[in-house]
This record gives sequence, C-alpha cells and structure tokens, in this order.
Amino acid sequence: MENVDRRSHGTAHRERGRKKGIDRGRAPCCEKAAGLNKGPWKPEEDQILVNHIRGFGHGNWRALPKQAGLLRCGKSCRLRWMNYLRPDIKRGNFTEEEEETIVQLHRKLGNRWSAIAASLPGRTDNEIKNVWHTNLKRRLLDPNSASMIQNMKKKKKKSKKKSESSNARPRLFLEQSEMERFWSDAFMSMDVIATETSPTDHQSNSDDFSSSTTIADISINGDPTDGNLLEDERLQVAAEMSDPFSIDHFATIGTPASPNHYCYDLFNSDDDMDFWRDCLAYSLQEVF
DNA sequence: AACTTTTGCAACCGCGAAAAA
DNA sequence: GTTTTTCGCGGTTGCAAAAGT
Repeated sequence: MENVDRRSHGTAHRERGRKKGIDRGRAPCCEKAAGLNKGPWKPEEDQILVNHIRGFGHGNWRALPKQAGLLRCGKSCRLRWMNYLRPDIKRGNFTEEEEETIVQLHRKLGNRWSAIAASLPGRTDNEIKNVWHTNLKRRLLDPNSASMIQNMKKKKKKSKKKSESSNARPRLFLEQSEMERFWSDAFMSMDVIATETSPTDHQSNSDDFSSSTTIADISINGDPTDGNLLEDERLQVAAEMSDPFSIDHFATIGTPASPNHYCYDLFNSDDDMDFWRDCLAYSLQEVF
C-alpha cells in the first residue's frame, strides 16, 4: 500500500505545532518510527498482544505496543484486538437471522456499521461491512440478482465483442406509449397496490434511505448527468426490478398511477437496449 | 494443467469528535 | 480557552484463495 505521501491528521497538526516552536498536548500516537511491522499479523504477535491485554488491559493503545514489546503501532494493535482477537468474537458464517438483522438495520441506519454491530453480539463493524459489500448488498435487491447480474455482465461483454467484430445492431428504443402500457400491465398483473407509499412520501423520508441508492434517489436527487446512469447504478436498478415483494420497490419505481415515471429515462437512455430488455425479461420470468 | 478473473476479507488510511495537557 | 493527541469510524486497498476459461 502506498503511504509515503499520506500523512495522518495528527501528524499534520503536530508538524504545524513544531514549526511554531510549540510542543504542547499529549505525546504523539503512532510516530512513524522505522522498523514497525505492517500487514498481516503473525501468530507470535497475536500471542503477545493477547497475553498483554489479559494481564494489563488496554487502557492506552498508544503505550501498549511498547509495554508489550510489539513492533506495531497502537492503532494496529487496537484493530487487531477489536476485530480478531477479542474473546467474545463470534466465528463462522452469518446466520439467516443475523443477515436479516443487518439488512433491516442498514435500511434504517445506513452505513453506520458500528451502530449495526451493536445489535449483533460478537460481530464486528468491519465484518458486517465486509458481509454487506460482498453478499447482502446484492441479495437485498433480489435473491437471484447476484447470479443475474453476473449473467447479464457476461452476456453484455459477449454481445459487445460480437458487435465490435460485425456491424453494430441498430438500437431498440421503446415508444413512450409502449413503455406506459408495459408498466401499467406489469403492475396490474401483480395485483399489488402500492398507494400507501408514494414517491413523494419516499422523498420526504429520504433521510431514512440516505445511503441506499434507489431508482428514486438516482432520478430525483443524484444524477448530475440527468438520466445517464453509471454501469453499477443500472445493474442495481435492474436488480431492484426483480424484487417486487418489497414495498420499497414500488415506492422507488413508482405507483400504478405513474408506473413509468422513473423508468422511462432508463430504458430510453442512450445505451444498450438489448441489455435492458434482457434484464427485464429475466425479472418478469422470475416474477410472473 | 495453466492461466486469468473474481471474490472474500484483514488491514490500512484519513477524518471528525472527544479527551487530555 | 487553546492546542494537540487519542479513539473510533467508515471507506478503501491489496493479496490469497476460489472459480472460471
């Protein structure tokens, strides 16, 4: 990792103080002393840290490595203990219940991992954050979306290659009326009324959803390019569309009264329409 | 079997708030 | 009251292992 030019917040403060001839306050935390170990911890280091904390506790992380005889900075020791060595850390895969809790809390709290971790005894914020980014983010959108997105990406890649080698196919755009009909049919046949949560309601409660990007967020709040979504955003939208059993889904896509409000631009953006059609076809196949 | 790409996760970094000198 | 450090947090990175070609 590159850290030559990166200076910690504290170091910058200290240097300014020194330039002025001032050296007040506490001693520095992690002086960039040469010879400090970095990277993965060795079992011997773990043992030393555990033994020391068992014997003396960890009142002062800065002083700890020196007292324990470790060639690590205090910050590194703290992290290792908190995320890995603490005796109350729970090992193994997350249970269904734990994952469900994370999903629920994330919906409420956003990326406040430590707050989420407080409700999951034995799990660390770092671990929860990792699980979220590697698993739940996708699965939240749709249980099948992980594989779907994978397939879509592959398919898109292949078709791109193909179109590069031959003449590119003409783009397919849906007419506005066609689009409107499609969405209203889709919502009707699902036999679900989503009037309780209108897009306006959603907007007014947007704080609750601040960190989860939704179609509404993209359309209303976020996109400076006015409808030209990034690859990841489009994939996310595609995944959202295949999760019709969540009320948020309807709130973010639109209501039966204006079903295509947010989606029209997506489908008519200057991008691969066959890709979108594939996503849609997949969703419908799963849903109906 | 060899090579490439993707995934999972531990550890790092900078920052803001709180605490200490 | 001011200055500086410490702590804790969330975002990001890098690498080993697994999966895919």
